Amino acid sequence: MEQTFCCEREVIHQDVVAEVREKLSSAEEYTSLANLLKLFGDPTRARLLHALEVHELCVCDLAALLGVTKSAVSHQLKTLRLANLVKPRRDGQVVYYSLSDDHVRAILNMGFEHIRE
Amino acid sequence: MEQTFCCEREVIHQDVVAEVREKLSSAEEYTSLANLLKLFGDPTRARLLHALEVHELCVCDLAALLGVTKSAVSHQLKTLRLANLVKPRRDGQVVYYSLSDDHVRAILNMGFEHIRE
DNA sequence: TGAACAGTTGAGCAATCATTCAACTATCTG
DNA sequence: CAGATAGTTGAATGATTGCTCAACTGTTCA
Repeated sequence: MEQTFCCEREVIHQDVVAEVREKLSSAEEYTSLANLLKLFGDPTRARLLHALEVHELCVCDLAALLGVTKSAVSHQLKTLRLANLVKPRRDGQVVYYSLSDDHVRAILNMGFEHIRE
Repeated sequence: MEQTFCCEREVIHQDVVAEVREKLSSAEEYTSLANLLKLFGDPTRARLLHALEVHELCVCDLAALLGVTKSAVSHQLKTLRLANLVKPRRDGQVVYYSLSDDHVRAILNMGFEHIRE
C-alpha cells in the first residue's frame, strides 16, 4: 500500500466500485474465510480430511495410510481441531478422529468437481 | 517419513485402513485439489474473488477497492488466471477481469456458510 | 510399579509465499 | 512521435508454514 493513489488520476469506474463495495463483507470476514479455506490448501490435510470423510480413524492408522509420521499427522490434526473441522474421541490409548462438520464434505467435493472438469 | 513403521507393532485397524485406502484418490489428485483450494486461502485473493463475483472489474478498480497496489493485485490475478479461476478481457488500456467458473462462487459461499454458523 | 505404546508438543529448519520496488510493455491521444 | 496511463513482470525480502526430531503425557497391562 505504498502508492498514495491507485490509478494515476482516479478510480476508473467509480459507480461500479461503489456498488461492489456495498456488497462486500468486512475485511475480518475475509480473513476468517481465508483461514478456513487455507486448511484445505495442503495435500496432507486434504488427504487427511478425505480419509476421515470415509471413516473415523486413529492417528496411527492415518499415519500408515498417508505414509507420514505420527508426529506430522498429529500436528495437522491439531490445526484442524482448532478450526473445528475434526473432533477427537479417546478410547483408552487410542484417539479416534472424525469430521465435525458436513461443510468439510461439501467443500472437498466442490473442489474435486472443479479439478475433474 | 523417517519412522520405518507407523505404529510400534502394526497398523491398529488393518481392515478399516484397507477399506479407506480403496476409496481414496491418487496422491497427485490431492495435490491438484490442494493447489486449487490454496488459492482461496489468502484474504486478498478471497476479497478479489468475491468482488469479481459481484461485478467484472479492472485492475485499477480492484486496487482501489482493496486498498492495495496495482502490482499486488496484478500478481494475484496472474496466479488466479493460471489456475483458470479468472479470465481477462482487454479493452484499450484497460484489462477487465471476471470469474471464469461457477465453482468459485460455490466454494466461496460454502466457506461463508461455515464461518457464519 | 514399571515397561510398552498411542499420541502430543515445542524448537528448529527449509521451503513457500505475499508484497514491494523498479523497470518494463501496451494502448491511447495530442 | 512523445507523453501519459493501465497493466505486467522479476528480483528481493520478510513472514508464514509443514515437517523433523526429541522429549514429553496418558493409558494399558503384566
